[in-house]
Amino acid sequence: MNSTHVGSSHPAHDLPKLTKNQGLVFDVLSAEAGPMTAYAILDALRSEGFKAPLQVYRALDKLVEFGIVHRLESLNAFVACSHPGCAQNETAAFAICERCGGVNEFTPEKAVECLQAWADGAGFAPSRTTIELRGTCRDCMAAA
Amino acid sequence: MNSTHVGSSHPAHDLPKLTKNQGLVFDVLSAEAGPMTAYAILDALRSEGFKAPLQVYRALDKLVEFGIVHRLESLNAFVACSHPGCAQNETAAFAICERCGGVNEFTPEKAVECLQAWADGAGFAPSRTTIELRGTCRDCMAAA
DNA sequence: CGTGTAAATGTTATATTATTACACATATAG
DNA sequence: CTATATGTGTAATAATATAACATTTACACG
Repeated sequence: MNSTHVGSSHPAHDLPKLTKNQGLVFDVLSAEAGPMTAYAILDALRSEGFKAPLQVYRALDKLVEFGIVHRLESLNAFVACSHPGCAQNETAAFAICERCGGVNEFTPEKAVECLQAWADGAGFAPSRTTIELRGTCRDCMAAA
Repeated sequence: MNSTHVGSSHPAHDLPKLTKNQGLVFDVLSAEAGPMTAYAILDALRSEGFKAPLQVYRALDKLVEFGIVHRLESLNAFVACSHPGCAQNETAAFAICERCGGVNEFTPEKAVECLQAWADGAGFAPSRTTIELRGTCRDCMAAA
C-alpha cells in the first residue's frame, strides 16, 4: 500500500517522504495503466475519505514537483512516471494513443538537445518542456 | 521575431474562405500580441453579438483545423499562427514566457525529425504533436 | 521536553474551461 | 429547386481548477 519508492538512484534530490495524501494519490496513479484526471483520482479516493478536488490537486502539485508524476497537458490528466528511479531532471515525452488511450513515456534526448539549441540562440531559459505526440499506437494500427 | 523558416512545401494560398464567426475570431486573435483564452475572445466579441462560448469554440476548432490558429495546451489558450502563409503541415513549437506571457513560435524541424524517428521505431503514427517550452524570455531575463 | 514555524490538511464556495442538446439558418452541389 | 452539408443561436450543464480561510500535523531548535 505504501509507496515508499526510495530508489535514491538520483543523488541530486532525494525523494522526500510522501505525506498521507500524496501517498494515496501516488498509489492510485501507479496502479492505473493509463492517465487519470484529477476528478477520477478524487473518486478513487472517496473511500479513503477524500471529499474535495483540492485534496487531489495539492498532492498532484507536489508529486509533479518531485518529478514522479507527469501532467499531460493535452489531456488535462496525470500519469505516474514510468521510469524506475525517475530522473526528474530529464524532459519526458509522451505518445498518446487516441484510439486506446494508452500512453507511452520516453526520453527524447536528441530532440531536447535541438530545442535547447534553439532556446540558447533565442536567449530563452526553459524551465519545463512539454512534448506530447497524439496519434495511433502500433497495436491500434494493427487492429485497424 | 525569428522562426521565419519557410517550409513552402505546401500548396500556397489554399486558405479556405472563413465564415463570419471564424473571421471575427481570427481577427481578434490576430490583433492580439499574445495568446487569448476562449472566454477572452468571447468577451472581445460581445459587441459583435457573440453570446455563448460555443460560438467561439466552434470557430476555433475550424481555425485550428485550417492551421491558422494554434492551441497552447499548457495554457488552454489560442494564438494566431505567426507564419506568413502558415504552413499547416509543419509542427510548430512555442516558447512561452512565464513572466511576461509572451509567446514565440518556431519550427523545430530537427527536433521533430528526432521525435518522428522515435515514433517510427515504436510503430506510433503521430497525428499532431505538441511542443511547448515554459520559461523566461531574453527580455525578461535581462530585466531580472 | 515545550514551543514556534512551515507544511499539510479539511471544507466551502467559486472561477475557469469546454461540451451536449436541440432548433434554425445558410450555402452549395446536383 | 431541393437535398444535404455546414454553420449559427441559445440554454443548460459538465469538466477542470483555484481562492479563501480554519485547523492540524511535522519537526527543528532552545
